[in-house]
Amino acid sequence: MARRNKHSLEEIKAMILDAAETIITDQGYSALTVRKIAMKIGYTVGSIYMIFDNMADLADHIKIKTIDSLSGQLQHLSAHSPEQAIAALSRTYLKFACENFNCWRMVFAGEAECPEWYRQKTAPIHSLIAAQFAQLAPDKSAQQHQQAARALWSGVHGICMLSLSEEADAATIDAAEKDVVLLVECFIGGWLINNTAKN
Amino acid sequence: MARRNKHSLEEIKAMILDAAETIITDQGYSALTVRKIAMKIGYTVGSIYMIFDNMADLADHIKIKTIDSLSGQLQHLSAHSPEQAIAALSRTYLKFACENFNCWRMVFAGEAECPEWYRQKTAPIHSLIAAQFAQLAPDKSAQQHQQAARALWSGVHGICMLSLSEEADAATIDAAEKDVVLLVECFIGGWLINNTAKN
DNA sequence: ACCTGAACACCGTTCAAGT
DNA sequence: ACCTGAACACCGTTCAAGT
Repeated sequence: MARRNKHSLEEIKAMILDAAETIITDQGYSALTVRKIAMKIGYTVGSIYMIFDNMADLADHIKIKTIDSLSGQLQHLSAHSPEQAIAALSRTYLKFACENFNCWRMVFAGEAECPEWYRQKTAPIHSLIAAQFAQLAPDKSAQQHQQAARALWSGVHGICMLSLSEEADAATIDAAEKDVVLLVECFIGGWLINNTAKN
Repeated sequence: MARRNKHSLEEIKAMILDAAETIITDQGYSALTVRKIAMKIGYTVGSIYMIFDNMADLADHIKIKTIDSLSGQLQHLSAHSPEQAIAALSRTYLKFACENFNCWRMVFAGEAECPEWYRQKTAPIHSLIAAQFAQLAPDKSAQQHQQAARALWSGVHGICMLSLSEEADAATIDAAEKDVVLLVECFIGGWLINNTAKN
């Protein structure tokens, strides 16, 4: 048997990633197995290893796709003020986390030390926030802008993670959004009057 | 074979939990297996199922132990002001996360909807923070105190999670602590002057 | 060159059988 | 009553063999 050649390797790669995304979305990332993917795309397990080194490699590709999609949604926001821009970015992050819950969670799951691509993919997002802090307080140093962005963005992430892990009903999401807005508003308000923070 | 009776069920339970904690601390929670535990305590796999329903049940017991230990550390802090109290609580949380990294991470790992005991165990911690916000602004409503506590504590959690996942060296921990302090200080500062936040 | 499918070493869980 | 260890159904990964 073997040698079917019905699809190019590129096509099979796309089929694998699509099937994997569907499984993750429907059943969670811990339900993702090579055999399920193989079944779904009509190939055998071995064929997945033509394309990906192993499951971790496959998972990384899904994660990258997820972050790219998130980045895309964050890039094209417009606002009338830095405050509103940061609020819009944060709300969009929460919205993305809701709508792509299992894929989004998967990015932060696992114990492996986050690899090089992770920093490369998340750096532009952090820059987006930092740029708004720079507009808010041009006199502060670039390091202060970056620290504020990192602290607040991590905070927003924490709210999304803890809130959405509890339940996924509308009330939970609504409460999460209010928490995000509160954190953002208060942090910015406090940051602008805070001169004691060193480096 | 069988029937050794060298240890009581209570003793075996403690041995299992100890062995599991060691494995998690040393190799991470995803390296935890029944067979490794059995090997470590000198029993066979089947005996673990005398004590625990399954691995998820065993994992829950580890998580509960971890949260209890964390709660204990947070209870006995003293400070001269609510601001300092919240800062101390946050710093202690980060410290605990560092020192018990793998066990702490395990509490938030997995896709299962967090069960009833989770809320029961974390509620006192949230109350601790909310009580400080009540002291900060007695005129605001209890709901506002709780929301502030939830938003800020989730934020602190997010910084701990994202920072410590990157690397575990001293520089990373130091940066994380600065981020935590910045988030706490700015949030409290902004929260005290913020009157626009509804419910 | 592409793909199979059997094999290997794991995993969690069960349960008849031994003392 | 306590505990074993073999069995079962999974898992990721490899690779000789087929076309």
